[in-house]
Order: sequence, then structure tokens, then C-alpha cells
Amino acid sequence: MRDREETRGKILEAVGKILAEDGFQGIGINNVSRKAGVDKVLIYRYFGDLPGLLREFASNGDYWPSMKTLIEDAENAEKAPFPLEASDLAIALLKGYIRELGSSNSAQELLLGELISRNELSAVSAERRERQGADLIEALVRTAPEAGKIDAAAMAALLSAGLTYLMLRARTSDAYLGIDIASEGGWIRIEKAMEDLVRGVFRASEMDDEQSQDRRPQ
Amino acid sequence: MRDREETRGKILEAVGKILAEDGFQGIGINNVSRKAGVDKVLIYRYFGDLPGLLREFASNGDYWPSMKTLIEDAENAEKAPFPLEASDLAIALLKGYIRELGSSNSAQELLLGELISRNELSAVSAERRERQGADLIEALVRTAPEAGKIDAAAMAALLSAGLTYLMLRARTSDAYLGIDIASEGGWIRIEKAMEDLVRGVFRASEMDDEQSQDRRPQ
DNA sequence: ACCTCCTGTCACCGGTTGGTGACATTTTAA
DNA sequence: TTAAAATGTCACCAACCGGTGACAGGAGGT
Repeated sequence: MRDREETRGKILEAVGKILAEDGFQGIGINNVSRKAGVDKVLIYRYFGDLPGLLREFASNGDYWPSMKTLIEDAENAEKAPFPLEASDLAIALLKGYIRELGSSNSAQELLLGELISRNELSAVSAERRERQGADLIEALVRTAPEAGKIDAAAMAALLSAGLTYLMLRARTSDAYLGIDIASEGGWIRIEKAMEDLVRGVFRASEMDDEQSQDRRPQ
Repeated sequence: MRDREETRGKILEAVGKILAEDGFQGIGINNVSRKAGVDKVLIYRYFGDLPGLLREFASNGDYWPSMKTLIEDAENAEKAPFPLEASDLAIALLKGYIRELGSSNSAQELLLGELISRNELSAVSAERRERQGADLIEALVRTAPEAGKIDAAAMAALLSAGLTYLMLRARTSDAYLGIDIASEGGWIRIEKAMEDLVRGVFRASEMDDEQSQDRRPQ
């Protein structure tokens, strides 16, 4: 009742809870204070204003699933019987991304919020994820150098963007372009399509190598 | 001043204007009435309530760029010197989609609105576009039957979803996964990546054909 | 001329938003 | 013990939201 840090904690906790339950748009001074069981004037005292609260939440909260485990999982899988091809690694990363994103409502809300408006929370979270994404690409090219021949970043961007959109879309629609994105079966089709696209582009790049230059590296 | 139809027209027109200028979230009774120069009570009289207004607007307005011209353009291009491959047609369609979507702020707002919430407007527009999308896939498979061997719908869904997300994302962010989606150069990379992915998967599907069965159709 | 219906105008409702000033209580330091 | 500073409480603000009731004026039909 008289502990500043505890009160601050309850407020930040409430922000996280609202983000996960009510969604990004539910985050407001009145709603947060109500959910935290705290007078809203304390929010102003401790965080300045709403943007300040969001800024604080963005830099402290662990609202985004760790991409580190995603990379580690994929790199561990690389130590499988025979070395994975770049395509396998890329596919593993993208499938991991689907899994992580699909299981975190907060992450989905955050991504949605980033689309809707620029604000303190979305700016910080976007910037943080941007860094993680760069790490991901870097990890891909590092462990599978042949991925460097193609514009892996642009393809990863396009495919992960597609997966992201379909994930967000499934929240309000059942179908997209005839695909039943609300069902398990629809997502199996999407994963398969993603897999075929990735494999196809790597195989095509190999073919081009054989045609254009006779000696192949390694 | 005493013409019901004219007033109705001004109201619907204002909805379209708000959609294009202020965005989806700006559509509200008070805002519409202000923009239309009409007392808001008339909106209630002529359209019932806000959902009713949106329903009316959704079924009358031409807020979505015509996909028909998109298909026709692609099919006319098919009458080029030598018949286009399925991959060329698919790429042409997707590039057309980028062009159409990129030039229509209303369309972008509508897509954003569909992500945010289910309401009368987003429901109708989503359903209408769903039909157009099915036409698109149908046109693709019709003019290029070899596309039927792969899950063209799932791939089209994934790729167009990716393009859509990046387009919406560019409204609030400058970069995505290191790609500068706010610049022309970034979009050239994205288009190129999309092209490589599509070509790759078609070529891979041809290779599989040659391996699995010796006689190829046509 | 009368009455009715339709169009348009205006003031108002309860509820929400982000934000502030004044004050009581508690904790801490001198 | 006393004074200052931090913490918590409450009432209030203007601006907005979607929605409604009452009323004025004009048009058409009888």
C-alpha cells in the first residue's frame, strides 16, 4: 500500500495483461488503472503520461517470444546426422516463427498495433524485433553460406510477412484466398507452400550455378 | 436542401472520403456528419445506425480497385509473341496486385480495418475480395494448366499476404527485416524475391516431372 | 385552408477518453 | 518532535463517442 516499486509493478503488469487479453487498443489510462487496482493519477506520477507508460513497458516487458531459442533450435537441428541444407534451415526458422507467433497473443497484438499507429510501444517493439530479425538472417547466412547467393533477406521478409499477415488475418476472418486459415488443415497447406517455395528457389539457384560456371565451390 | 437522395449521397461520399483521408478508424457518426455537412440525426434516419451505414457503403461503394482489369491485363500479356509460362502469368498477377494496392489508400485502409475488427464494412469487403481472389486463382489455373500441379492457391495466398503485410507495414515503419520498405529500391528487392520464389517453385515442379514420369503432357 | 408527412435543426443523454488540482495520510529525515 | 517529502484518494475537467426526443418549416394531397 505504500511501496512505490510494487505499485509500478502492478501497473506494468496490468499493461501486459490488457495487451494479452483485451488487445492493443484496450491499453488506456483508465483501463490500466482499473485493471491494476490503482488510481490513475499514480500512473501520471510514475510514468508521466500514457506514452511514457508504454515506453517503460516496451523496454522492460518480455512480451515478445525469444527469437534466441528459435535460432538455437534450428542450429541444434543442424547437428543432425548429415548437415542441413540452407533450405532446411530456412524452413525450420520460418516454421519456428509460425509456432512462436501462433502461441503468443501478445505478440500478435503488438504486431497489429505496429500496423495501426506509431507510438512509443510499437516503435520500441518494432525496433527490437528488427534487430532480432537481422540476427536471424545473419544466423542463416552464417550456418548456410550458400544462402548468400540469393537475396535471402528479401525472401525471408516476404515469407515471414506473409505468415504474419495470415496469422493476424485468421483472428477476424476464416478464409483468405480460399484457404481455410482458421483450421489446422489450412495451415498445413500454407506451411507446405512455404516449404515448396523455399526449396524451389534454392534448387533453382543451384541449377543456375551448374549452368553458368562449371566449377562449383567446395 | 430537400432532396433525400442527395443527402444520402453526400453521407456515403463522406464515408469514402474519410476512409481515404483519415483512415478506417476515423469513420464515426459524428465525423461523417461533420464531413458531409449534414446533421447526424439524418444518418440515423436514412441508414438506421453506424453498422447500417457501413453496410450500405460496403455494398455500393467502389472502394476496391478492379481485379478484373488485373486479370485482363495479365491475359492480354499472354497473347505476347510466345505463350507465357504459368510462372510469368503468376508474377504478372502479383505485380499487378502490388501496383493496385499501392495506389489505393482506401484499399489499404480497408485491409487494415479487416485486421482490426469484424464489422459490417470489413465483412462485406472481405467477402467481396475473397470472391475476386478465387477468380484470380481460377484465371491462373485456366490459362496456365501446369499451375494446377502445385498448390497454387496456398502459394498465392502466402505471397499476396506477404505483399499486403509489407504494404501496410510501410505505412508506419521504414524497415522490415532490414529491407527498406519505404523506398523504391526496397520494393524492387521484394518484387525480385517474389519473382525468384515463383520461378523457383515452377522450375522445381518441372524437374520433379522429368524425374518421376518420362512422358510429359503436351 | 387544412392536415399530414418528410426533411432538416438543435439540444440533450450517458458513457468514455486522457489529464489535472486539491487534499489526506503515511513515511522518512533533521 | 517536527517538518518535509512521498504516496494514495477523490472530485473534477473538456472533448469526444453513439444515439435520441422535441420541434420548426416546407411539400403534397384532400
